[in-house]
Amino acid sequence: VADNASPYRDARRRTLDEYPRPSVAVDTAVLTVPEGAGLSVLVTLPKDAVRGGPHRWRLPGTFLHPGELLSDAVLRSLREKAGVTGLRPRQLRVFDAPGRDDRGWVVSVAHLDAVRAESIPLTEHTRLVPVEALPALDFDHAEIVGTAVVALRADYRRGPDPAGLLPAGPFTVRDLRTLHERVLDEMHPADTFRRTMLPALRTTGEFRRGARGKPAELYRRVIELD
Amino acid sequence: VADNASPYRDARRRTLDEYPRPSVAVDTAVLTVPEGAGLSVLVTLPKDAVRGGPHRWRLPGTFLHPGELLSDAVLRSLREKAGVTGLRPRQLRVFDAPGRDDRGWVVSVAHLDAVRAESIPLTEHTRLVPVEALPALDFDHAEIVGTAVVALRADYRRGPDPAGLLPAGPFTVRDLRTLHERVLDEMHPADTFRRTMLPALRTTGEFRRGARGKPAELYRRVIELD
DNA sequence: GTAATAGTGTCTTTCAGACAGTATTCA
DNA sequence: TGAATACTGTCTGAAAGACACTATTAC
Repeated sequence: VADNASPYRDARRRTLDEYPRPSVAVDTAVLTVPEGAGLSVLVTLPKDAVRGGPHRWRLPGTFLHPGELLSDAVLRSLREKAGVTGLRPRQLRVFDAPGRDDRGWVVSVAHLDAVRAESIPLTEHTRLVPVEALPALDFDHAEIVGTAVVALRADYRRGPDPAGLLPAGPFTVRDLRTLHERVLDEMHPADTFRRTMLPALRTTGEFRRGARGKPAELYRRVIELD
Repeated sequence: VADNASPYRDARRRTLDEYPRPSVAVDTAVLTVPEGAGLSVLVTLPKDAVRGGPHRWRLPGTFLHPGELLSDAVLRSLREKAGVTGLRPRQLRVFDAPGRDDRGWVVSVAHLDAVRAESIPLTEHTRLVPVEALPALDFDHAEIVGTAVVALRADYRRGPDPAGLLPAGPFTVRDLRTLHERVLDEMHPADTFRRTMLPALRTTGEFRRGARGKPAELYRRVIELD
């Protein structure tokens, strides 16, 4: 607009345009805990993959569009490439090694989110693979998965199910402990786990019946997610 | 090269070029603890600043060059804009708010490093300002400083002088405690501080003499920096 | 009843903070 | 000698792990 024009502004704009620019991508490690498996990550096969071609599995990602927030680009890529919605991506770090993408100069802002496996519609082009037995992934995506796993596990050491991987509604302490054991890939003593988690939980007065043994009380988080 | 040509590769390269690209900048919060002041950050005035113009103080930064690592761009910007060398920048996160830079579409990868104040040559275009009394900074640089301060303080809660802000050579526990108190902006009881830090320190058998009171033993880190 | 699961009492260890005491120097 | 600083002994309280114990259900 006219009244913004000034010698300072023009000098700065000319400088900015001189620089070559990289493509900026977002790639997201969507972590989950499927029935009967440990911590797993969502990988996709590009839609244009050709049988026998050089394509390998990779994390869902896309290029950042003009005026778009990184977190919005993540949501867009997950919706379009994997049909997953309702996430809240968290930024991990930028992967910038030269040559990390053989298509050209691409830096990738890696993201992390976790979601219940039921929210991920599996198709011919999507798979959930255990993080302890990753297949070969495109680019540096295996390194991104490693960074994401460390970050998610650090969260799960701090409090009860911070990513909301439990089903909606109240849950027993055993539900919570089993989930944490699967995310962290380590066992926790039941009594200590209960005592460390209880301050962050509130009772509901309801119980889960029908199983063997003494009915377990159902709890909710003191601080609800979202 | 010819033998890399394939239908897959060509299809992918064409796709990449379709995307508009943002400028990618790096901006670095260089933190230090000057004599007689608390935690401070290095800010610069652009070299082309005009007296009375719209320029304000900002963090040293630059645009990423083709083929360059982000950490190398950081080192380059610090060398050229502030004459500081020998740093090891750490990535914080990407700042990507639309409109954060009125020159155009610029995302910035914020970095952090800490260095002794003696390593920063102060000129007409550089200043050290306390982080608790920041002047108005350009762009979203005040937010970057806030993120950097939180990250550095988290490091200083974990172990003895992780950034190497003490002078080279051995140091007393009091030297170390005073530094931590200035970085964290909070007092620490001398006995508890000593007991928590000692496992990460090793004795030298030497003592600092000449001051009042009982001479203090000089220590080194168990794990040297670098 | 028995097996299974939920939940508690309590002991030990560890660690941080508090506080008082001892040790060694300078003035 | 006294003041200042370095360092240590020891108590308390909080938290985690271990382990045994009680409580309540299905079968």
